[in-house]
Amino acid sequence: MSNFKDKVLEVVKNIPRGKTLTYSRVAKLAGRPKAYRAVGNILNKNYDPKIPCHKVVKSNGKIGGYNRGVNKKIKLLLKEGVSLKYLRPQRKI
DNA sequence: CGTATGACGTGCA
DNA sequence: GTGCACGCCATAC
Repeated sequence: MSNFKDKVLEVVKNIPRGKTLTYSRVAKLAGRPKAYRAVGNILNKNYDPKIPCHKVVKSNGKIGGYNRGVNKKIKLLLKEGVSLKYLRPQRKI
């Protein structure tokens, strides 16, 4: 099943600039719609500078997490020009 | 090989 | 809208 990991990384790597995907979406594209949990695990342990894992957010509208700090994730997303929709931990923006 | 873990998701109170 | 519990899957140890 190592293919799943590679596929997930591939999918995340293939995310266009300024776009975002949810964990469930990535899992589906990777071929395991119900492995969204594994997706988070893989990204968490296999972070690569060439893989924009910061473009992967939760499906409930939250940011999710980041192995390097959510703050960095938010900053990167803002730099990419991603919709602030995912960038509201609270507050009514 | 078996157990524990986790950057999730959905349902229900 | 918030909080708790269950489910589900691959990876790491």
